Amino acid sequence: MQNAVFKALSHPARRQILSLLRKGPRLAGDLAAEFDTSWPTMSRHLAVLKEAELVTAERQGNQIIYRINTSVLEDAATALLGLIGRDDGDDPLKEAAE
Amino acid sequence: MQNAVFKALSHPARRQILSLLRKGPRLAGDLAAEFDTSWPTMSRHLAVLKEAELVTAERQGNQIIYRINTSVLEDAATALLGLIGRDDGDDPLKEAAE
DNA sequence: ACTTAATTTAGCGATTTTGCTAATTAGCGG
DNA sequence: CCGCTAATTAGCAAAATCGCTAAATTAAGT
Repeated sequence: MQNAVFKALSHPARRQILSLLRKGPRLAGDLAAEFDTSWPTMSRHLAVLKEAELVTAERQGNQIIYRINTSVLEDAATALLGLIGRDDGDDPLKEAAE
Repeated sequence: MQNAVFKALSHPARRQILSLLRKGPRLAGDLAAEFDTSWPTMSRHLAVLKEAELVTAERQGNQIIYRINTSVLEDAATALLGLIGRDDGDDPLKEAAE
């Protein structure tokens, strides 16, 4: 769901998580260590990101590896760029084409 | 503030407003008419977008014209794309370059 | 000044989000 | 099975968000 993606992106901590994940996969614990927030809080941010499919989680024995899912991020970026392109369909206010 | 932008984008109605505005400027009233929500609700969404500088408002006599601000949108899209590029700085989990 | 149309601000209740601590699950080693 | 570490889930309180109705604002017309 597109909405879940933008909602996930709306929290700075989650964007920062993605920023860290951009450099490569990371263990949940390592991730948590980088932030001031408590572990459970971090865990929930990760859950939100996972729900939005912005990251994937893979259990590896004792620990869990998180990876960024670039394709979803690309889709979001594309959606934003799609909002930019002038369409000139029906425009009740347009005065003149420049 | 970057955060305000992503927060503004996190609500579907606001993204839809931007989508309408993409085709050209629009009066607040016309905008409100396109949605099911009440006028004041729409007005608040517009205020959030304005706060994030995703739109500009210009009073024109009795009414107010809203315009999309593409540069802020571009910055947001760029920020997302920046989250994608692999950086390969320090990566404690990387196994092998493929 | 009075009215009317367009829009925003105030204020409220309902829902969601956030971040915490405490408790629980999951896998590993002895 | 027990204890240990990694991580999540439960449960709670504080804060933010959402959408509404009612009231206020702003500009124009008479």
